[in-house]
Amino acid sequence: MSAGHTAVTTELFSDPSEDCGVRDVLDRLGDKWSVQVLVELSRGVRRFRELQRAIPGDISQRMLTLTVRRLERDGMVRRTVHATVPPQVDYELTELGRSLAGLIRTMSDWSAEHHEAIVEFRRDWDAAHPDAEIR
Amino acid sequence: MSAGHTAVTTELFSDPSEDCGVRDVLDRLGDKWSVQVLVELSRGVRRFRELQRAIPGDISQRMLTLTVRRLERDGMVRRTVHATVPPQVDYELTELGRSLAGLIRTMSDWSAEHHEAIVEFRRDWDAAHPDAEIR
DNA sequence: CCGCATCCTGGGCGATACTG
DNA sequence: CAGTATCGCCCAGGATGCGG
Repeated sequence: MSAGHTAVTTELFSDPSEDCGVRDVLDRLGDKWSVQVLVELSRGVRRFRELQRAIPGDISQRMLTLTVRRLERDGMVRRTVHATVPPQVDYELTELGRSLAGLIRTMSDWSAEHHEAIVEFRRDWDAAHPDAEIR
Repeated sequence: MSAGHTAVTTELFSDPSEDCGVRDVLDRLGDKWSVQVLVELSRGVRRFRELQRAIPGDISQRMLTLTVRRLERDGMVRRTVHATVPPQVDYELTELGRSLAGLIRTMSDWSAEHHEAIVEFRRDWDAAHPDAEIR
């Protein structure tokens, strides 16, 4: 993010069949919990239950496990198991994960700036299309 | 909070219960076709069939309609119906849509820069976890 | 405390057929 | 051409219960 050498892609996607891997990133970021987990971990190291309690919206154990496992597989999160009783597992962002958190921050800023406009557009559209199943 | 950790993070989301509307954006960008539609429209005005043919992956009429309708509702796309026979409908990005395309560009650049690392992490993880159903 | 196994439901998505 | 209508599949994700 900080390095200033990125002049590879002139067009958005030079090859239509090649999406540079944005899909991989969006498939992760697009799911229900990954962003919240990344945001919470950007605040510091967290244990499993800490994560679960900190995340708004009542994430189930199953989904937290899946989410954090996939993030680990993608190299965004490091998982550390302490051989204690009872067991303790710490989660923290990797360098790559912090970089992704930076991207999320960028997206968050964009959203904050345009969210109101979006909501307004939606309201107008819904008013102009009384019965639509678009949701 | 953990001490000794670099405080680069300026609080991603000040209020945990407030996600600034990133969810709205990610719910759209996270679906299967929106990004590709936005990218194609960032190249210029397109008609319905043009869009369908230009997008790789064989998008169905139904999904193209749904995708483009939702983008219109969110104020990203302007839809213009010409009263001709046969009917002709043009789609183009709004100012807001172009702004979003810019964000997608940012995400695309990030992905291009880190995709290889991600793929490598996945390969290593999969190797270290021979039998896992995480995918 | 930290998970995994299992069952179940809702909605995203595709295929197909029909209309103006 | 540019949609609408219907059906059916698949899978993300919730609930629950067990195990180390």
